[in-house]
Amino acid sequence: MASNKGELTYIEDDSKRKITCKKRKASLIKKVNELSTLCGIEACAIIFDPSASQPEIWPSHSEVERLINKFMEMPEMEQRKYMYNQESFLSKNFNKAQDQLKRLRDENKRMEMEIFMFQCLNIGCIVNTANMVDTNYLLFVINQTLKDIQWKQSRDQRQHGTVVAASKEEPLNEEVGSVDGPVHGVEQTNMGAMQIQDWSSDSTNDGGNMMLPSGDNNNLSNGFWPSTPSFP
Amino acid sequence: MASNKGELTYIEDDSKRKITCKKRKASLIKKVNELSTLCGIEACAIIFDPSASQPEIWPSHSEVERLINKFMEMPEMEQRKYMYNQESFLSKNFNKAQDQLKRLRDENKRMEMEIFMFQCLNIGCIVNTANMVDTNYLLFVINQTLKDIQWKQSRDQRQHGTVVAASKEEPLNEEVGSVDGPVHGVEQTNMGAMQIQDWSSDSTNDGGNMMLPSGDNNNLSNGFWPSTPSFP
DNA sequence: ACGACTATGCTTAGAAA
DNA sequence: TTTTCTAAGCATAGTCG
Repeated sequence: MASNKGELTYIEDDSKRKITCKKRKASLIKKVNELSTLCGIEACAIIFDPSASQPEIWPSHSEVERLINKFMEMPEMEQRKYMYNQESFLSKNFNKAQDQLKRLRDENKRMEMEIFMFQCLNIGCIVNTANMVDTNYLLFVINQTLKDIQWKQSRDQRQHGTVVAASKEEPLNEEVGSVDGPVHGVEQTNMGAMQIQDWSSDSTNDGGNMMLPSGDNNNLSNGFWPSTPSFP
Repeated sequence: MASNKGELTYIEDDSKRKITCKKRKASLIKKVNELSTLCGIEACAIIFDPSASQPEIWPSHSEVERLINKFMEMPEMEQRKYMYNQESFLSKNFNKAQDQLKRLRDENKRMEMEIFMFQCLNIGCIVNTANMVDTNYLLFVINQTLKDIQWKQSRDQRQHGTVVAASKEEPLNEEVGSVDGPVHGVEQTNMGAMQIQDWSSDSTNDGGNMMLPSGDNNNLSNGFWPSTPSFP
């Protein structure tokens, strides 16, 4: 009985196929889990079941996204390179376009991260960070933002001789998209201080902390946050 | 013996782990293949083996990319929604940011597609389109580009009373990034007419042709292509 | 490092509840 | 529909060349 007795073709019978599908999906994911833990391998799976509205993913949506990013950046259009003739008269334009695509991807990533941070502010803390998002990059963005705030603070001090701190009554700047929009200093959220949990025990980021700037402020539980981060 | 006798922990011994890894990776991919064929399911796997430079993927790089695109569009930040409190004072900004991220993603996709088209122009035809890229979207972009060309042609006709056709001696506009740069009409590539193969037999695009504009020109083997597509 | 072999037990198709 | 059970087949850790 077990497995498919030699045959390996599409199962026509609907209910049979559904049952088989369910069983096999479960055991497949189990296998992925085993491989991952036994061999210390990063792996993910995406399974599109037509009968299910959502695709089945493993181990989690965010981890899948993280691995997808890793995957997308790694082979850097491997299958395209062989199509691309270096001698082509299009090479110059093509290289430019590729560079621009890279910038677009980076921008995209940054934006995803900023939105994620927005939600953290909304909730008040980051939970289960290790599995939620590229933690190194998140910290990098956070540090960048903090530096930006510090710079703007000192600039305001130079200009007005005092730190401009927005009260929670001050209306938020609604122009999310403007890079050059005014930033009203720093606001302490009333929804709880921002915290990063389980950061030190995170060992999934194989790149070490190379992405972390040599900044002096890695303790981020100070609750400071820009009231209007700029989304260019 | 078989499998791990109860234990499910990281295998410390290097050679043992490597062997186990190799065997399990193979059978895992076999399982994915079985699930895919038996149940007619779209599935892909990405396995990052630290000892291998390239990640192991199934069934192919391009198919993985296709499913990734499908995945990225489908759940539309599902795990984020539950974190997001509609009543939040950030809701307005947050919605804007989300919209902008969506636009950024679309833009990203369009750019990937345009680069893909560039390569098609370079090679002269699209091979194996069904598995290379979101064919519906590709056709959509192609049609958009064609319409743009037609509009610019008629504009030039209105302005100069004649169609400006670039000869292949005319130097290409190197400013890829400019949206407003001059477009020198239409050029028939000397590298072979653009062709789409196996389009009619493609049944993997479950969305039907809803993305296709009701354009009147779906026959795209006319060899026309913009000499300078604009990459904004 | 790699392939072949093997005993063990995990997986699974089908049936029955 | 889902759960449970079971026989048969597969996967696989370990071993040997």
